[in-house]
Amino acid sequence: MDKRPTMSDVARLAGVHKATASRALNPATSGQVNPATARRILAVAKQLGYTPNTTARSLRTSRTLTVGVLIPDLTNPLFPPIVRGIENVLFPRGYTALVANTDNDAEREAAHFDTLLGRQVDGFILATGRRTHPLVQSAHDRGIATVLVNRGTDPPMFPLVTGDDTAGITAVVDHLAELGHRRIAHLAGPVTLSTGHARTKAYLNAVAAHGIPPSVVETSTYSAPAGFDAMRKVLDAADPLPTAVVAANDLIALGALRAIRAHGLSCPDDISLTGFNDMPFLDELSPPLTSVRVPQYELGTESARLLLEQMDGGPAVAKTLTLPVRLVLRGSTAPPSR
Amino acid sequence: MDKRPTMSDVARLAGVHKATASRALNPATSGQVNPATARRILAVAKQLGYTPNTTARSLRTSRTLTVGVLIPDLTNPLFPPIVRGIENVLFPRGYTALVANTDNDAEREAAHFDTLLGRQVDGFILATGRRTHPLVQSAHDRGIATVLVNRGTDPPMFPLVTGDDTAGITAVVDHLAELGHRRIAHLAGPVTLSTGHARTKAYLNAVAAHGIPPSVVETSTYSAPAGFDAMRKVLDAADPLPTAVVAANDLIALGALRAIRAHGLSCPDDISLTGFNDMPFLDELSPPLTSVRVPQYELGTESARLLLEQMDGGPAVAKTLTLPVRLVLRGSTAPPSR
DNA sequence: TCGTTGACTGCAACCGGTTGCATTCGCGGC
DNA sequence: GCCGCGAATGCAACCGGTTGCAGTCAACGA
Repeated sequence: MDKRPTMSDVARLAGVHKATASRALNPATSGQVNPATARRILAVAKQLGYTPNTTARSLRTSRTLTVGVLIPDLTNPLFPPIVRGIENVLFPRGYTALVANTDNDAEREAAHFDTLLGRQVDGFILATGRRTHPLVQSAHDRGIATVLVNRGTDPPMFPLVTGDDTAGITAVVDHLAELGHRRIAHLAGPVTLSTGHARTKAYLNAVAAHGIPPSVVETSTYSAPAGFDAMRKVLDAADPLPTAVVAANDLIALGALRAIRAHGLSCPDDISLTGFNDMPFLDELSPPLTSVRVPQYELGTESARLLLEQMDGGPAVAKTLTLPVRLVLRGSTAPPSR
Repeated sequence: MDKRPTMSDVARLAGVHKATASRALNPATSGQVNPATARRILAVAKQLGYTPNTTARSLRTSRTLTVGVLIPDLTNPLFPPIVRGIENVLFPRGYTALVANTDNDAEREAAHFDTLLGRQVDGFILATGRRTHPLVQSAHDRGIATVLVNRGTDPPMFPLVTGDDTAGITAVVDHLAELGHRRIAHLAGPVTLSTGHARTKAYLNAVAAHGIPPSVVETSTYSAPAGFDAMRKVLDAADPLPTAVVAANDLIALGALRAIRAHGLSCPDDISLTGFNDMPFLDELSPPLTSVRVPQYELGTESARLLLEQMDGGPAVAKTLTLPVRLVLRGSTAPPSR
């Protein structure tokens, strides 16, 4: 009601100077004060329901115990697990995550970045996966601890945590080739995004290894409508049609599935289809979608851990941590019928 | 690199006192300074790349321009749209949301609440929908602006924004009754949660209106596994089996669907099934799930607006804002076969 | 006995802004 | 020509902690 008790209040009631109270209340310095005094101060604090004012502390220490997390879009099912992973590692260490959605828009991204800078975040986790060079450069110039998720930068400046896109796509193509497919198309993600680029490259290498001619259609965004459009292009143009389609992610695969049906074809009877990311509930689709499971939660926890290392004073080594992915076979892939 | 320039730096270079710089830089008080002086100060500020230190400002003004958002679990597809709605309203007003996941755990919830209090948030949006009475009471006692989403408290203390659960469930039951169903079971959400309670009550009223005997199995959580277990209970115990099942939300419906199949039955041929919330991709299920669309994004925007009202000094009127829902018919409901 | 040491505590500056009040100054009115 | 007034700016306290330094005091060794 009135106001929250301050440290001075506690000190006064305990009959000590506020400096002593400060030391007693801070576990790192409580060894400096007489145990009996400390006990008394703690008792008063508890009785008053005292909680320290983080703002004041931050002003003096210039550490806010906050980190900025930039992601494209929380409603994309890929990101919530990452965010939870981050939070679950940071919270026990006293950090709070400030999550901002960029919608893959450079302006929004810059606005959020500046806001977060103004809030004196101690570090950044950038999971936007887009050409974040200006931001990354800016973070680097200011010496702000930063970790990247999914996409690195060309002269590497900060640690990167990523799923093994190459291994995932290779496993998918191998699987399809083993089933007997010889015409395998790829619905690529936007090449402006790191994952789009990496997966396309992996696809090209993998089909080449099997002596299969490449066939790539790029989508405008990682979304179902974009997948629908791209798939329609394939269906309209290709002759003969591919017997299998490797989508760059699950949403694109969903859109492709709709297009396949709209074209009077069936999956997997006419065309096998694979996704990427293994987002929730793919099991329940008809047919259940074969996909590549990316350990999203672990991407979050590992990136948070790397960030903590840096904020604890470790150097910003631009190492890359690649987490293994796993091919999840389901009903959307089958041997070619013709 | 070195350090960020402070307001004193700006003032020194502009040849004024930092108080003048402060007034010039703050749009609300810039009228107090000579336009020419102000221009000069702004020029210096821009040249230096000055950005105000939010922490220092907050300490003095005791407003942090942050709000705490408590939700159960970000990976539940219900919440990301709500959070985005909140952010999209708050960000243009300069506010940043601190999102915390409680996992429906009282201890975690309290821990996050205290942390956020320590961070001096200016307000709370509580979307936990659980018995948050202690937190709500605490917020009320301290006079902190608060808005509830989904669940109110018994002596109403704060505004509440909610979807129209009653109308949604009623529409579902009406629809099933119209199709000719006379044995309609309900897989209820946990009664400890407001939505579970409200939807069960709505179900009971609705079936009574149709002269249909009620049949309720409560689930332990709003999850697919819990839905699976509950549905199995229904399948094992009920004789004759229900011809339609109203699940309290989509996840429960998904679990129920698995149980129905595991029992050798088919949906909707043997049993019609409905969900609630209309989470993404229900369209793609087999069969596509009939559900009730809740305007989640709008729940977020409206709650944020109500919170802004309070933080702008408005009274904390405990009004309830009920947003309309819409029944979305899909393939999982059909007339009973027998 | 006295100086030394170490444990404990107090003092006061400091972090970077904001803001009530005082001061200065120019100008118009009487 | 003097007074009063308002605009513009400076001064300094303040927000609530943290921390280097200094002071106090008792125990200990020589």
